[in-house]
Amino acid sequence: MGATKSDLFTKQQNDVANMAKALAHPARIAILQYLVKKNACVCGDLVEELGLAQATTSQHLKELKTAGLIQGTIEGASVCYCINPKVWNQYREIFGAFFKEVAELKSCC
Amino acid sequence: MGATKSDLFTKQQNDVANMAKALAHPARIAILQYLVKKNACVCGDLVEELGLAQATTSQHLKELKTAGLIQGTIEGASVCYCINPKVWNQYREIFGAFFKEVAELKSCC
DNA sequence: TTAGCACATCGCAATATTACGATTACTTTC
DNA sequence: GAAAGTAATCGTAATATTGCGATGTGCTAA
Repeated sequence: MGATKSDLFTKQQNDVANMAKALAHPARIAILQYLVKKNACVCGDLVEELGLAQATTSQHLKELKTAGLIQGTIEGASVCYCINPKVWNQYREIFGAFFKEVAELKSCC
Repeated sequence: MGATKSDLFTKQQNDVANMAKALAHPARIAILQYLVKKNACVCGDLVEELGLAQATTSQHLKELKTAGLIQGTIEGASVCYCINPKVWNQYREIFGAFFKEVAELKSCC
């Protein structure tokens, strides 16, 4: 027990849930917002930006990289990160499709 | 250690992360999709729909209720659930705003 | 009243996540 | 080369989540 029973659900449902999981931490939201705001490669100053320990920040960056939302390239001694626009837009589309308009229910609850 | 350090982040960042957390399980995605598809009050048949134990299903429903995404009203012996359109549309707007268009980066990574 | 159903809650076990110090790997600078 | 830097990874502790059986609560039906 304790582990999510992924096999009970469709691939699409697991995909959406995993995408949401990538966003389900304020540090990762903060990283993404920072990268979007800069709209450029950002090298090195993410640890100071967040206020978390270096190891923790690195872990969150790894999760965002695994999710595909960001990409990092080694630039000399440090690493530069930026949004992966392709995956970013996929997220936008998929969440947009999920949250399509819902009609008001009249005679209900 | 182990607890999320919410105080390091803005209210908005914590809000988005908490909204994502509400969606970060395939069972909850499945529940929401089912309710959206029916677009009506659904009484009682959610346990069979999911395939999880009754206690587990109830727990997921509770989380969605806490997030405000669904509402349940007691209808005799059973409980009827439906989407809360107001909160649903708030989610749509907030995720939509978060995933606003990102310009392609030319000379980058 | 009693039996049965629907659902919530409790208590627990298994697993996942979060956080950080310590270490490692690599690069730059001296 | 050695020293200092940047960032990834390891190991571990604290906390959170997931799942389910058991139990409790309230309604319905006989």
